[in-house]
Amino acid sequence: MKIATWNINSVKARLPHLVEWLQSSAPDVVLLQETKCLEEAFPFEPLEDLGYNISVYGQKTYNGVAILSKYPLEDVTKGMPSFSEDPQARYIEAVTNQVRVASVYVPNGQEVGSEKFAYKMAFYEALFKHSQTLLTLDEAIVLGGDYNVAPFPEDMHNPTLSGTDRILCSVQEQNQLRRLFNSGYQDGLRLTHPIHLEKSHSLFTWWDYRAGSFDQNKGYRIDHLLLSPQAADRTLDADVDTTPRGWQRPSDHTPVLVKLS
DNA sequence: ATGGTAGCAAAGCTA
Repeated sequence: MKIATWNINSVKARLPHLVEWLQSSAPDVVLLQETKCLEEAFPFEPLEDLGYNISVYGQKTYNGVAILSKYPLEDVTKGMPSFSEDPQARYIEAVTNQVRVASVYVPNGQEVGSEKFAYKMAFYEALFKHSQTLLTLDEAIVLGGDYNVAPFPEDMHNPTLSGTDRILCSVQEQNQLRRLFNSGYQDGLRLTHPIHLEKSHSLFTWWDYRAGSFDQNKGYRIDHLLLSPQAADRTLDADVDTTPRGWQRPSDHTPVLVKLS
């Protein structure tokens, strides 16, 4: 069972890439972020034609998350129960083929100490609370998404930023994401790509559009797949697919995948 | 501190 997460930066602008990638990679489940449209504007048909069932939690212009699955989507939840006051569409959860999956779009935070940063921290507090409730279910769970945090120095092209006050790299943000890892969720990619085995091959998932970041591989690993123990036990493989980032008019993020037995 | 790019939507905001 192949499960992917991908921030596509507008499902309408990226529909050709999404279709191309679904056909070439044939994932069973895809967790999308930044769909950037209302549910009624979501391009259901071309994706359903490829055999996917779809659940969408959208809003106009910003954010928006969705789940595509070759299996039926059951028990769909839109918005985090622990953050019900959130007006932004950043979380959707469902059960599919007996795996509980969620598509998570953590706020960017803009700048450490800003109002948007406080919102990011509040989102992480709510996510931690909800993630702990989910652990008590003793299920295979995959929480995939754009976490907007590079958790360790190895996850940045410039590791001197780690633990500074730079957005995506700050101590506060790293502590929030590491807390999820330390509470029982495994970092899916690191199960098959432990840091001590990484050499020249980087596992970045996001490169800024500006200043030729991708060509120089000046990226960050900020998209993650968090696995419950029951999901981690079934992990056969995990990887980043950098191919779509090299296409014409790409998303600034690229897909991350896990394969479960 | 600024500017570099992209998407949405129609000027500026978000990233």
